[in-house]
Amino acid sequence: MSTFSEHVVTWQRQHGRHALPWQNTQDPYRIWLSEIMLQQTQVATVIPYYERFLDTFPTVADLARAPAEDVMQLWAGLGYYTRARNLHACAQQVLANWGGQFPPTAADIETLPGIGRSTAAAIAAFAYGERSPILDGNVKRVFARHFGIEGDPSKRPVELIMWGLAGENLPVVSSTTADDMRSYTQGLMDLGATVCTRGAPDCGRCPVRGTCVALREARQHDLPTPKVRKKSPERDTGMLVLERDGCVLLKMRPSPGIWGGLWSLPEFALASGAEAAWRELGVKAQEAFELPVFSHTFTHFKLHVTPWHVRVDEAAAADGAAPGTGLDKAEWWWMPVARAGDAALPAPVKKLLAGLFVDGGLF
DNA sequence: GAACCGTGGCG
DNA sequence: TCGCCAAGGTT
Repeated sequence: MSTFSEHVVTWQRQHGRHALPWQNTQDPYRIWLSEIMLQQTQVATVIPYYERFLDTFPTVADLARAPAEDVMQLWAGLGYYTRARNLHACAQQVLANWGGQFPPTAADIETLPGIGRSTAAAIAAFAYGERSPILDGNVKRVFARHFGIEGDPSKRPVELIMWGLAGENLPVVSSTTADDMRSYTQGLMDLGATVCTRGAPDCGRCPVRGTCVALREARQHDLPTPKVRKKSPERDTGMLVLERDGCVLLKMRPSPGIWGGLWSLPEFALASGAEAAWRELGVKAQEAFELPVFSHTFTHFKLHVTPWHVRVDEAAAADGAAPGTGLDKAEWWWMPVARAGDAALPAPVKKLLAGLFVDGGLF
């Protein structure tokens, strides 16, 4: 009679994923980078970001010494920008406090910024073969079904039960190798990602179907218990696309906050109007167009944006009242339109500018 | 404990 | 179009 973990380990070696860019390495830096990028983010989305990141910052020291702006630029579009700031801070701590080597245990890894219990365990398992349990979205779904756990897994009591299961079902101490821990940890993730999926679990291919409560009771589609969602609020805002001499005015977003650390378009309250907004910036408009409203859905609210495209009067700029001259260099940037593709901009803003300046054309 | 933090893919 | 949510962590 094989245990849960033995089935998972054997299955992973035969049927799991083995060719992802962050596999087949035991370099903690590469593993850590992948784990941070993969937080709440799907594999296919991460891959190109991961490759670009490693090309630019091959080692943790390269990342630690890089300007924050470069890190944000490479992260732009991936979302959850606190991850990027923590990533940078973490690299600097590894250099300053750990001699450039990642800490040797999950407990020590967890003291670093942006790394919680599950991510620390995953890094320690993949890099060192440490026997430490993970509990991510995939594992919660597998456990909820296999052990028949009721209740929203994001709620504390249910999560505690699952952490208990995660610890109890690790490969046994006496006969577990470092490589068993790598295969087991990867196997849990692979199981959730490729077999025990949310919509269409493929129970016929599951290595632990023989002991699965949900399968036995035909409750695969009732577990895990879905979380009750409040309907998200909606907000409206205006954005200015101020264009002067092939450049667009951007403002640094405060962090923490939505899009913190990214460059975005200046916003204004729709109630006060667009004209008041550009006047406040010391700008005289030559032409101004209201553009179609576009919407962007975040996890917890929906944003409706009314953009205004404003061409700034060059004459006004020449007579000493140049727009933007009184603006703080750290917070404001006249960005050449051609750089919109590369700069650290939120995805919807990048999309708006791309549509506005097709082929670098102005208006 | 609950709110907050992005984006893209999917049915 | 719309709701759901994916290798979670921080405040």
